[in-house]
Order: sequence, then structure tokens, then C-alpha cells
Amino acid sequence: MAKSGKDSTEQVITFVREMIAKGELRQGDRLPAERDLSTKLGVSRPTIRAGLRALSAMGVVKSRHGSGTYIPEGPPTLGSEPLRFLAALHGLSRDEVYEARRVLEVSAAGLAAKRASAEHTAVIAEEVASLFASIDDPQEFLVHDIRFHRAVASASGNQIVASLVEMVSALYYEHRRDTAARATDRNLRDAADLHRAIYQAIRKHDIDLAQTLMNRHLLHSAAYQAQEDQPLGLQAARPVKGSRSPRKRAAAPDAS
Amino acid sequence: MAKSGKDSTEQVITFVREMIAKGELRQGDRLPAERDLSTKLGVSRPTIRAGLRALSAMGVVKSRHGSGTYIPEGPPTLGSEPLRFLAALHGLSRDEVYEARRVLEVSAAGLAAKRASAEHTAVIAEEVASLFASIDDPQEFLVHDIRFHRAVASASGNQIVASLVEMVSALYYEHRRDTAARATDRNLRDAADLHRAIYQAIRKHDIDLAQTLMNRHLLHSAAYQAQEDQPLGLQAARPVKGSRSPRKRAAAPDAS
DNA sequence: ATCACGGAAGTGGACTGTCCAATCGGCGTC
DNA sequence: GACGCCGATTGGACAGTCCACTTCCGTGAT
Repeated sequence: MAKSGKDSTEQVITFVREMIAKGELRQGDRLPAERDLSTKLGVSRPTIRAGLRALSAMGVVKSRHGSGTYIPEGPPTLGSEPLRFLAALHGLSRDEVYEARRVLEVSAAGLAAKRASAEHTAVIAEEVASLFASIDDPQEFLVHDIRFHRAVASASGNQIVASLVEMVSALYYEHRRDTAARATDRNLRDAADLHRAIYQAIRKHDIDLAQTLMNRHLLHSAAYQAQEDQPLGLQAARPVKGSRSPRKRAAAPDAS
Repeated sequence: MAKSGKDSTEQVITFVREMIAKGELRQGDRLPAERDLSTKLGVSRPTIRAGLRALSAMGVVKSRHGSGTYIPEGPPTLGSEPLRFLAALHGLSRDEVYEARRVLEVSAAGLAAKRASAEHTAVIAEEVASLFASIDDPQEFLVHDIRFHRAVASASGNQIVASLVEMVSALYYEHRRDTAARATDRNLRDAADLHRAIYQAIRKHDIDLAQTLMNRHLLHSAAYQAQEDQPLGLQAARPVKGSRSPRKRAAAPDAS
């Protein structure tokens, strides 16, 4: 009856929070069944469901029909859905997204250069190699581009920064995928070179250089994107085309 | 008209998303009543509630009992709850939180120095003045400290960056509030001086200096915090339960 | 003995119906 | 005209029931 008395649905969130805090729930674990939680917490099942739905929206849990409710595994992740709504509600410009991404990635590159381990640099090197190998396949190139940046973010050694990079980048990659098909060999070639330079800077622990190169890369990339799609103004005026929305997880077909 | 979705509850989210995209829903607006949405979307009310609960968890909407469900006003905000869970689940160290905050705030200071307007600098100046005025009142000092950093983030001109700063800082301020009462005049004096220096750098559009000073300030602050307390966890977000602080100073029922 | 198939049990997803509590506006009273 | 009360509206929560999907185990065919 302590602090949990305000909202019944808050009780659910608090309960899960405390289970996590106590170490009773870890990654990959399954939560008790909704019916069990219902009796255990003394609240109705719809209320339990509401609480779990909230946790699900926060990305804390993930429900699988017929199986159970689980805590996702893998690296820490912040959903990018809230950002999408935020952008729509406040009319955030695409430039702001680009800039935010640049801020995060440049910092991540700096951190990576500061403390990248041998394993981290190896992963990055691998992606650089894959980039050069897929210069003739824009879609494949994009996949390794994404993985490269993810590897750099991971090498930063700061999981929060990595999560933020992922969150903001997700917005960016969405239409990036559309323009990827139109990229020329020249663009990809230049991009691959820059990626390699960034990798080398990280490997040499040259913080300033890594940051500078990453900044240049992203500025260049943003400029290229900007010249690609003008219809920004048109899209705003035109009524939404209804069903084109990427409801499906558009995150790119990565397997590993 | 209901867009065919996999999940019934997804329909609700999609519906709201499209209303926002069409401009039919803006900040401060009230959503249709749950019962109306129920008939309009052809799904049951508990389902509507589940969808709204998810949106609420994302911070997109906010329900007020007896009044309605609204879209919050004010600057864009990303809840920090997900980060809290992330920290608990992945055992993120406090240092990571500090570092992430530093990364964001340093970048924000740089952007602010680049493009701060007269109004923005005025707001920052005001908070600096308030900092000096409340050197003998740690709690009040903390309030203006927070406002100062918020003003800087806002002056960055990038709402996404500002939101991220707010999100990460929220984690930080929680235990900061506990240690605030123990801060000495000397600490506050130094902090105020640094804040003033940061402000001046921003006003002079000296990007490098602003970043350097902000970085120094936060490093110093982190070092001070580190010597204060050890434990990290996720205590239930609200007031600390009885078992934590070895010595609790004056109660300070101030909730701000 | 092995493996594929089928069904039962467990789980989340959703619906119907009902009641409670908070809010807000309008009406009547003072 | 100001105040206060009361009811309509709205979100919050509950109970019971049914459905869809997943999983797994036992059965039977190979």
C-alpha cells in the first residue's frame, strides 16, 4: 500500500520494475502469465494488459501471442516510434534529424577512437571491407553502411550513446533506403573511402581525426540526400496517401 | 475506413498517427472520447484503452480522468522511463549516464554558441544571475542549474538534441537532488562561475570555448558526484524508500 | 526405434457488459 | 452577480467469456 496506490495500471509497471531491480527478471526471461499476474497483484486482467502494453510501448517487454511476454535480448534499444511522433507533432525538419544524428555519431566516433578494443576495430574493419565489396550493389552497400555505423557506436563503449544513435538513425535510414537505389558508383566509392578513413582514425586512436572525418562524412551525406528529394514542401501540403506508412519494421534485412 | 492492421490495438496507434499526420490533431487538442473511438474504429473499448495506454507510455498523449485524452503541449519531450529500465536491465553504470549526458550537453553548447539568438542568450543570462543569487540555498540553486542547462539545450536550436538532453539528464538529476543538500558554498560558487563562463562563450559565439567549458563543468560535476555516492539502481522513480541513504539530511519536502 | 502428425494445454488478444470516480458545465439558489 | 450543487461526460477498472496462436507431448505410422 506504499507508493503503488495511485494507479492500478502503474502497479503493474512498478511490479515489473521491482522484479527487474531485484534481479528476478533478466534479458530473455519470460514474465509470469497475465492471469497469474492478475491474481498476484489483485487487479483485473485488462488492467494487467494495459500495464504490459505500456511496457511494451517503452520497449521493456515484448509479447508473443500464444507463447508469453518476454524481456527482449540483445543490446539496449530505445524505440524510435516516440521520435517519429515527436517529429510529426512538432513539425521537426529533416535537417534537425540529420544534425542530431551527426552530433551523436561524431561523439560516438570520438569515444570509439578513445577506447576501441581490438575486437571492436576488427568488426569495423570487416564492415569497411564489405562496403568495398558491395559497391556495385546499393542495397547491400546500405546494409553494411548501417552495420558500420552501428559498429562504431558500439565501439564507443557507451551503451546509452549507442542506443541514442540507433534511435535517431532509424528515422534517417527510412528514406535513405529509398534513395539508395539511385546512388551512383561514384557516390558509393567516395563513401567507402571515407568510411575506411574513419576506421583508420579509430584504430589509431586519433580522436580529433575520427570526429572530423565522421562529421565530414555525415555532412556530405546529408547534402547528397537534400539534393535528392525536394518534395518536402509538396508532401506537407498533399494529403497523406493513406497506406504507404511503413508499419512493418523497416530496419533493414540484417541477420547477425 | 479503418486501416486494416495486424493488431487491433495497432489500429488505434495508426489512427492517431494518421490524425496527427493529417494535421487534425495538434498540441493541446483533445482526442475523441474512448467510446467514440470505439465505434469509429470498430474495436472494443478495452482495445482502445490499450492503444491509448501505449501512446501514453510513449508520451504522445496524456489522459486526464474525467476530462479526456489530450496531446501534451510544450516542447517536445521523450520520457526517461525507458532509459531507466534500460539502465536497470543492462546494468548500465552511472559513468555511462554521465558520459552520455556530457556528450549531449557539450554538443548542445556548441550548437548554442553557433546560433544562439538574443532571446536565448537572455534566458541563459537570467538563469546565471539566479544561480549567483541562490548560492546559499542548494535546493534553489539546483532548480536554476537545471533551468540553465535546459536553456542551453533549447538555444541549440535543435529540438531533438534538446529532448535527448532532457531525457538523459532526468536520470542524472534524480540522485543529484539528494546530494544537492550537502553541497558546500565553495562548490556552488565554483559551479556558478563556470556557468557564467559558459554563458559568455555562447554569447560570443565561441563554439570551441563553449564546448570546452561545458565539458570541464560536467567532468568536474561528475567527479564530485562520484565521491558522494556509490549505489546505482532503479529505485522506484518516486521518493526513495527508507533503505538507501545512510544519512538523510533535512527532509526538504520540496518536490520541484 | 524414429519421426511426423494431431490434439490438448497454456498463453496472449479481444469482446461484451457493468460499475466507479473524477471532471466540468449548467442550473438554481442565495 | 456570485456561489454551490447536481448531473452528464469521460477515463479507470472490473468480471466473464471466447478466440487465435504457440508449444509440446503423446500417439501412430513408417
